[in-house]
Amino acid sequence: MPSSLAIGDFSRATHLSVKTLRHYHRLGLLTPAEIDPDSSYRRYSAEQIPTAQVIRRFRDVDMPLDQIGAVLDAPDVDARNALIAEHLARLEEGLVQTQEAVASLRGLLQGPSPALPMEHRSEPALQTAAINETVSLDDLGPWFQGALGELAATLVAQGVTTTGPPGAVIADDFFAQERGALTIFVPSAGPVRAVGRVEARSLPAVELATIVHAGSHADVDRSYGALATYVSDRALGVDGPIRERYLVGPLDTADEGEWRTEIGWPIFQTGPVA
Amino acid sequence: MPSSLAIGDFSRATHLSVKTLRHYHRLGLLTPAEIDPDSSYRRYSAEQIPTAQVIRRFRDVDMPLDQIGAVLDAPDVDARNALIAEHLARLEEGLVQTQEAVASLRGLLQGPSPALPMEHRSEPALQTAAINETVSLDDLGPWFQGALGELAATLVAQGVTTTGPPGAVIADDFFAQERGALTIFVPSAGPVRAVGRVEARSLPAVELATIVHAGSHADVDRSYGALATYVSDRALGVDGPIRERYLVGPLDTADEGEWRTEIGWPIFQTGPVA
DNA sequence: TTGCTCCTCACGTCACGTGAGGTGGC
DNA sequence: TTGCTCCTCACGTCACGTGAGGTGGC
Repeated sequence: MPSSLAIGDFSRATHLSVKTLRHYHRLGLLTPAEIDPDSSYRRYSAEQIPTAQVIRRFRDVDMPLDQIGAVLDAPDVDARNALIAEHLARLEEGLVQTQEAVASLRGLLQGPSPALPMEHRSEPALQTAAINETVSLDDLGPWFQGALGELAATLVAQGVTTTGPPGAVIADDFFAQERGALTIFVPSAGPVRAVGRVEARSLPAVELATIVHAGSHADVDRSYGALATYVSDRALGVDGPIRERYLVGPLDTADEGEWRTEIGWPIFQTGPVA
Repeated sequence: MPSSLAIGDFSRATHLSVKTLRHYHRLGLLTPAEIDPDSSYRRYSAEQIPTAQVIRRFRDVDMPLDQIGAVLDAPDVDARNALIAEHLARLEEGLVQTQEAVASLRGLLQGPSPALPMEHRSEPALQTAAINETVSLDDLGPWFQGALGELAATLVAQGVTTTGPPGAVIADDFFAQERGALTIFVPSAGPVRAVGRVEARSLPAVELATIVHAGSHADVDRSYGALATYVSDRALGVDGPIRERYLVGPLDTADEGEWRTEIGWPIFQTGPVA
């Protein structure tokens, strides 16, 4: 006769609340060993305690319940460990982001950002090697690194000379809906052959108001705000995607403090045509 | 004429999604400078950009929206900084807990816990100095530290001799609902005068199955599970609150690895009466 | 004029918690 | 037998996101 515990005792044994245990039962994550057909009373076996502990530990590190289910149902140890390692990596990244956000918060509260020089620039039409995809803000970091790396590698492999720093064209949707079309490009002296995600793409000429953002991209919205204020105060804005150029970026140094990002906001043509 | 931005432009300026901006408007957290009475179109002023940036930074560190509202509405800088410091302290604690949880997870996945010795013990009736309150699991850490400190200080101040390590009586509700009555006590040679939250309290004699948990309380559910399995397998359990005794605890050392916590689960009287 | 931007409203998500109203088990 | 434990069901919370259906502005 296997020993069985009422839900209250199982709650004491596992430090999971009764409400939580019922919730896990509803979802099929932790089904009681037995259920009385008359009273619907749940009965858990003592052998279920370790499973409950594992679930609790994963919840402690904010793993979603469906992923916990996947871990519990993993066909073998390798698959299980892969899922766990993946989540721990995400956690790690979250910690880093929180630390950056705290630093950035201190910066923001310590006073206004130093005035950054605004410029107007006529960006000529560009021949580029580019990767274009629809991306969610959530996936931006890894996607950006991957796309930039793939571009650089492809250009080297094809022996194509670059004629400027890499950049991006960011559809308005990306800001408004946190998901939209992004183009990462590198200006190229000659045409590239399409390989992988890389293809040749020509970008139209635009008039831009620009600002150069110094440091981590976690802070980039401060420069966006300064630029938007400048453009708005002068009623210069026109429709069109934002452009960024990575004057100093992840391809140049791992020290984010060294990064220099030019942000370009489309404006009326105000200067004389060259 | 102050410059104003449509919601889409304000989204680009602040890197907040349009949905999010509408949400903040609904809540009154960030009300557009102007709203067209006909079309209900929102218009933001450039001066609202810094406020939006501050909100974004606080959300990046998971501050709840109502607290962000409180920060923005703080009457003076001191009040504002106090709210911020409070949240950063909570964040810090969350990071520590996550790290503990990761360590604990590794431990759990590395195999079964070493078998811990189970004992049966007749706990005699005790005269104690005690603090009794209803506490939520969320508040447990600080509450526990505070209650233990207050007890120790009161006993010293009154010159009352303690006759054993401190302990706790934990109502079943506390596990089932993550909120319930907790009594923190120290056995005392003589009676204490009620001061602050401290009062004299006598505890009834009980029969207990016990286990000694080594290390941080973050892991204590493993020992609870082992004890529950033991009690359940032998059908020994009776109603009654769990007891804990802090053989080595926060009053003795800050090194959580050194802590020793005895957990006592009420059982039938099985041994001869002394 | 087209199509893009913006609007509201209702409902969904995630991981539970709350509370009403009622019944079973020791 | 009392009162405690357990049950279901519906709704709430938090911070938005999704999607339908429709309108305004350049």
